[in-house]
Amino acid sequence: MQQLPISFYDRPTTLVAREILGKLLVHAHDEGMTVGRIVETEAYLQGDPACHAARGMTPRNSVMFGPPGRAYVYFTYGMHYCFNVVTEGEGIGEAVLIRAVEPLVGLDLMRQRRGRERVHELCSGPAKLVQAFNITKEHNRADLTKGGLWVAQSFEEPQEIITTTRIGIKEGADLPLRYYIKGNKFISKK
DNA sequence: TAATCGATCGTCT
DNA sequence: GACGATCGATTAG
Repeated sequence: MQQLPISFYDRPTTLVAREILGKLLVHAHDEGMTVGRIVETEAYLQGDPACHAARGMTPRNSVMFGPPGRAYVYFTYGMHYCFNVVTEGEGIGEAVLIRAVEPLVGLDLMRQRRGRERVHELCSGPAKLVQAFNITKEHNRADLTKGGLWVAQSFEEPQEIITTTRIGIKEGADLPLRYYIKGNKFISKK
């Protein structure tokens, strides 16, 4: 389970959002390892009103303008965190939100952290998977090619990818920037 | 199954 | 001072 290189992330955001589907999200932690297959993503682009970076750089979104292959972890709704991977070259301000993961390794650890038993309730949403994987604000700006949190190649590529509109946003809601693996049972919402 | 709503606080205007 | 790239419980149909 080797880390994908920076060159994987340093490409157009919509391409990364699609190609990261099927790959493995890995977190090596003192409590144990958690692994999941990425099954749902969303792209957030330059000039996209729903993108946190759309109105210029601020202390919160500055990671998005930095080098690709870093984690962008933000806090929202007063209680939840979400995890993105930064894409493109520096200064662009784009990222891919990881929205859902199919749990593969460390299920009991995920259950413990989530306080839920059912596998389908462990990682079927951006804030849920962050909790299940114990991703915290300390991971913001983390290099996904170096630390304990990374994305790895998988042996099985997704056979078909569905493209549709994003979830939970008001502006830019009509843009087809959400991607998921067709038929997968672990996505956040049909 | 779908729609509604409360929780809760960092960030930006 | 307003508002979320959400979740889960509750209510309605």
